[in-house]
Amino acid sequence: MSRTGTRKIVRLGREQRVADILQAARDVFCEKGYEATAVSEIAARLDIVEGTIYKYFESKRELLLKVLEHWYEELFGDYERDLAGVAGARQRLRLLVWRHLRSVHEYPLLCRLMFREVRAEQDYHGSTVYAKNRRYTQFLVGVLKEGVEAGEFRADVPLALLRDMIYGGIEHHAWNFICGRGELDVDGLAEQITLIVCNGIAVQRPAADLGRETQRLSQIVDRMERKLSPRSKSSK
Amino acid sequence: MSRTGTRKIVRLGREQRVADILQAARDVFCEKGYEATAVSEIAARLDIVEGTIYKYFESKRELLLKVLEHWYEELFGDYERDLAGVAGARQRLRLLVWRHLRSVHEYPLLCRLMFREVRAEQDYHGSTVYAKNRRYTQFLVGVLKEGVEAGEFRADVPLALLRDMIYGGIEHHAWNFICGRGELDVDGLAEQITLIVCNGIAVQRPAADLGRETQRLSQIVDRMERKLSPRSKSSK
DNA sequence: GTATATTGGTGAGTATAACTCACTAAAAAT
DNA sequence: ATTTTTAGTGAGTTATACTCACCAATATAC
Repeated sequence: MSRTGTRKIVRLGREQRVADILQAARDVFCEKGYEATAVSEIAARLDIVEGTIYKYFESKRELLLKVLEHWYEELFGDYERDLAGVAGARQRLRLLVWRHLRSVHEYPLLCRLMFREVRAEQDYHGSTVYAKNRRYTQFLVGVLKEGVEAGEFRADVPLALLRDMIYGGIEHHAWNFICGRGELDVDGLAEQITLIVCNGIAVQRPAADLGRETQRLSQIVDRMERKLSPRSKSSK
Repeated sequence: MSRTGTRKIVRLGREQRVADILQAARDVFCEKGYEATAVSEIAARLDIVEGTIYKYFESKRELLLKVLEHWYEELFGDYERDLAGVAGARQRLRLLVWRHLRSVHEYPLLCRLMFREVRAEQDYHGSTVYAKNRRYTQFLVGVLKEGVEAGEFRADVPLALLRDMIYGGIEHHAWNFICGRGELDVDGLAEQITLIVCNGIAVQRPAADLGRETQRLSQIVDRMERKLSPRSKSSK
């Protein structure tokens, strides 16, 4: 409450001030959402004036993008390390799905900003956040590609579409949780998504056809058996 | 250009005026996006004043929601009719995916409004557009359910997740097109999505094994049959 | 045909928030 | 001690969603 009366003006170095603004902005953006955030409130939390923020950031929007950039940097840390410990395309796929879900579970508010405010705007395409996000999703495409090369996955699947179905599906499914309604079953979902993606939902038709063939064979065998041993009345 | 000098004031009935405003709003929202649209511009196109719009709509946002509501009404028309002509869960699924993609292809700007401005906001949940959207996606869930009951689809798949992967996937994949970059291959995508959803991406190991075993059985039976009835040359 | 009620439409406001800029003062360089 | 650099200020400007007291065209009552 140092806004009353004469305030002590604190002068910080550029780096420190920028870091402080980013942190305060992240807090307020998460609490109120982008639109509902007033730049003046970010300033108030740091006990500075609105104009100071515009000394370091061109616009409210640039500030948002920088906040998200910093967050992405945090996320990348141990992706490669985690992946290195898991073998088999299917298991590696599940790990990535699981990690993504876990990030959503841990940072729903930042995800909301990313999905809602950043990714949907014109200026996203070509931004630094865009580049970082591509790098992030490339992990998944890489794993899928490995799977194809190893013969675990079909080669005729368009990987970009698959990527979109996974990330888009998670986003859609998690939206309620992100908006503060309901829970998010990270483990269960990771399992189910992996299952759907790998095995599909169709009852195995070829197997069913094989079933018919087996039936045909059984009937023939039965007929043959009856001919060979007319005394027995064996039937199914 | 009737904004200069003395204007002829045109008085319309409530219904007509509301319809006109909705149409003009739809145009401007599509052209400029929601944020960038000034209510005064919508008014200008109808040669009326801003306040008139607020006589019929409480806020800019309500206007947006009403615009989208009307659009949804247009879309519903022949969904049931189209579906009635197609049999088999898989084909019906593909039809719905295809129809959805076609809507995106035809109305990218309205989709953009729906995805970006409407669905992501707090007030969406519980709105009329929300209800209409649920009704829309229920077609898909219904088809999936039919497929499960008919034994075409596995029964252990969470349908809501599947629905989200399909709609979320399409949305993600179409986003570039929606933003005016690149094309959208409606037919190809419908085919591929149906394929992934139904068959997954894993190479069918179990089926292959059964196939080999059945083949072995077939050969034995054929050999035995030839021994029993040496005159006939029946074989597959 | 005139008076009255109803309602479509106006335009001058208000409020808020992003962004600007001329300026001040603290620190650093000379 | 003087000059230069730069962190920070606060009073603007602008844009736009939204309000409201009032006006006027049409329908209704007499």
